[in-house]
Amino acid sequence: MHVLCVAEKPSISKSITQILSGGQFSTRSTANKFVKNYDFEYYFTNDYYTVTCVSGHLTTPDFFDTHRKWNSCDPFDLFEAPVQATIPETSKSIERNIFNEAKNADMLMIWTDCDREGEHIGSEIEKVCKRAKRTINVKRARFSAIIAQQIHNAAQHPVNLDRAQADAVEARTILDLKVGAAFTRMQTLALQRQVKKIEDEKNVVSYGPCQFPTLGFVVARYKDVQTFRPETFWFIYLTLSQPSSSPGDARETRFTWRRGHLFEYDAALVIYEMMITSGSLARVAKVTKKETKKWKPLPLTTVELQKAGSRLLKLAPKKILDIAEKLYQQGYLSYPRTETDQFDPQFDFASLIDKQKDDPAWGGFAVSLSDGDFSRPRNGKNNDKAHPPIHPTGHVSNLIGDDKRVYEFITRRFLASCSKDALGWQTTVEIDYEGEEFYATGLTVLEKNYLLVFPYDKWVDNNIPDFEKGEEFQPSVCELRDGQTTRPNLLTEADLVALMDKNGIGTDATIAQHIDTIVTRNYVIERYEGATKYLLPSTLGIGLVEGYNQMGLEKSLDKPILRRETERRMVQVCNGQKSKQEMINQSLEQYKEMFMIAKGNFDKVVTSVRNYLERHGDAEQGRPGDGQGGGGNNGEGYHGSGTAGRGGRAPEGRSTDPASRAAVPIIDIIIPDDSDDDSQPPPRTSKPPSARQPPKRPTPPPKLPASRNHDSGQIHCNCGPAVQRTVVKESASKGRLFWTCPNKPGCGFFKWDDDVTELCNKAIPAKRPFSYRQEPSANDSESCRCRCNLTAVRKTVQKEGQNKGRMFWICPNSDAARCSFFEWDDEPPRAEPAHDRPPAASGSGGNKPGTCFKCNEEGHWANG
DNA sequence: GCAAGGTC
Repeated sequence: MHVLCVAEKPSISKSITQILSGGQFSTRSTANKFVKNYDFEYYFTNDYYTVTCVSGHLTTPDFFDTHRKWNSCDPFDLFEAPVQATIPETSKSIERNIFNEAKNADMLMIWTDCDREGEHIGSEIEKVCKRAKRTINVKRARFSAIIAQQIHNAAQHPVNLDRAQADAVEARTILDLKVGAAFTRMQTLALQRQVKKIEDEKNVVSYGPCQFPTLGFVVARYKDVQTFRPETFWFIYLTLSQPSSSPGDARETRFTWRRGHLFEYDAALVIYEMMITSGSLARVAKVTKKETKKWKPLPLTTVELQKAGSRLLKLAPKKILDIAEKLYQQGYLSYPRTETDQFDPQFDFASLIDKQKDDPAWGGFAVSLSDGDFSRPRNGKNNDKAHPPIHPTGHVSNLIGDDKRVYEFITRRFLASCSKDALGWQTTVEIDYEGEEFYATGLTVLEKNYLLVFPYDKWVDNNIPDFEKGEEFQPSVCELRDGQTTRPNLLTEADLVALMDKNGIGTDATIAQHIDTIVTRNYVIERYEGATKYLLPSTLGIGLVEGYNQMGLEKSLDKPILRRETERRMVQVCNGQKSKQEMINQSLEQYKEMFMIAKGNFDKVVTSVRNYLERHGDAEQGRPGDGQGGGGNNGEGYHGSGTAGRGGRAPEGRSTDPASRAAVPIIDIIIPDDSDDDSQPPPRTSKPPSARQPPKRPTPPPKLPASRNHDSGQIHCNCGPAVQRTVVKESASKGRLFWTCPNKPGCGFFKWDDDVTELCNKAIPAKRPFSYRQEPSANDSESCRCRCNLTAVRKTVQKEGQNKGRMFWICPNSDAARCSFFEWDDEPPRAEPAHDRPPAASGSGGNKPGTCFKCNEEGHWANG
């Protein structure tokens, strides 16, 4: 029998050929320079194999000529316009190749990635091959890693294509095209007609279900920055100065107040006065000394490369990916699009480390790893079963510029991940002063280990003197000091990548593209403050988002919820709960309704955009010298250490935008400005008040709703009101505020302050409380449904363990009748892999309970 | 002149 195998990409076709052929194969080139056809005899079945590939999707949906031209129809007609899958010119050679190969084959075996898109690509391949040979037998090989045992198993036990998954993707592609085209044409044509600065027909004002929420994140943060009003807080500053070894020098230990700081002056003053009037001494309550570690970095995924690279190398995520792609093509890096942060057990570290031995900068470190310092990289939680984490595959020394920096980062990260965690010695001294707790933490770095090769991480000594339990002393300084909350930062690209990732906007391969899109569309401007790049919405970007928000649409176009509903409907199609056509119809109805409202109220967008473009249009030119653009918080954040108050005021002069896009008139920007902030209390003195003298109380700021008190309520733990504290430990979170239980031992409550703020602002969902699911409602056709097609119920993990307190959705039936449906509340809904799905799952939705369909690494769920 | 998703 002649079997034609078609993989999703060239690298996979080559790998499976090497495994199945045992290295004995012949190669034919094709009209596409990346695609090769490999021929061999498969020893185990005595079949003749040809292995080739496509390069991702073969087709892209498009309108017919009747609707393709912008002025050919009313944009609304696009929702009902017929759409056909077309093969773009660039894919024609690939199509011809599999068409010709299929003519001679008895069986088509599809080897695409095992995900929804892979299933859809499989169906595209099937169509071409069936045109070539109607009777060809179509099968699908299922594999999750390129390792010999799995590949042989897949070849010998092929299954059928999963039509439901392919249908879900097809529905999504059609919807994306229709919705994107309809909204883009409508808003572009209307704005070109009515706003002078946009009248040039080259100005496309695009709408896309991913790009708009991406813009929404940038605008929401900008608004947070703009509406921020600082609040004054009070804290007790306590130090002890001791003679040091060098004469005339004093060694100062700063103790942090366990309460962090208080926003009520009276309360702080009462506590402070009690302390200073008692005349008693501070007593050392506890000294803890323990070994501590700074963990080496995880193996590198695409999203992590973009986040870390943008933060550390100050390069745009798209640029980083482009460079990594180029270095991959040149053979210096592994495949740069991967979700995997764990190396295979058989991964050959030694030879890769060897290749770095001659590098003048990190060669010595590579040698030391080979000489015994090697330690297997940590395992992350992600594995796309297709590609290893990003790592250098060869050494190169002649790179320059950004290419060099990206290669260096990836290589150092790889070597660091193969090294040992850094080791330190941490001392914590807790003192009691009139019933108030203070503490100081010291760190001595014992072994730098991975830090030697990874300068991007900082971990430095912070020595404090020796203290003994029970020791008493008179503090050198004990003052009531004030500080002010500082405004949040504008988004960095790294923040945005993380937000998109968390909200399921785009995929690892497309996130960077979406960010690039909103920049090239002039919705967002990249703005540097120092070396850090912040994302600032343009007047056009804000105008659009605000205009749409004024329409009172139930589901705003600039929020992730619509995309999430599309995602949920796709899952329902995959589960057989919905047909492709039902999904398309439901989504189209929803978008058509929104379109009519948007069109009917478009004057709001026009007015808003016009206002921003014309009223603020010259803002930057009109107000030079305000360098507040980045909104850079200098890292002191809320700590209020008594030095200059608001963080991040850049040196005088305008920040320059190296992206020369700033020349385009419609992208003027409004710089977050606090000059008209009349509610702000007087600036606090830069000099601390003298010791033991309470500062003169500044004018209290007006009460602002939901600013600090988070929805006018205190944050509560299980025991009552929680307290706010600051991370003092040397770590990535140093200086960050959090809320915790005030009792010792308490209930263990913990929440980051910025998560709480985000949750309250509803602009950026926080990690855990954020739900991807809809609560059941009267009209709950979109609610989370289990496999019995019942509305799922949300429960909370009670069992002790890392998931305790986490919420999940399951079938509402009682134990015996409960089906195997399970989804985490804080993770996007996902289609169940076909191989794990019980046969009854397809069809009308009926499903016998008791089949465990999901391998769950946490082991939290096993039904039946 | 529209989208988002693959991949080179």
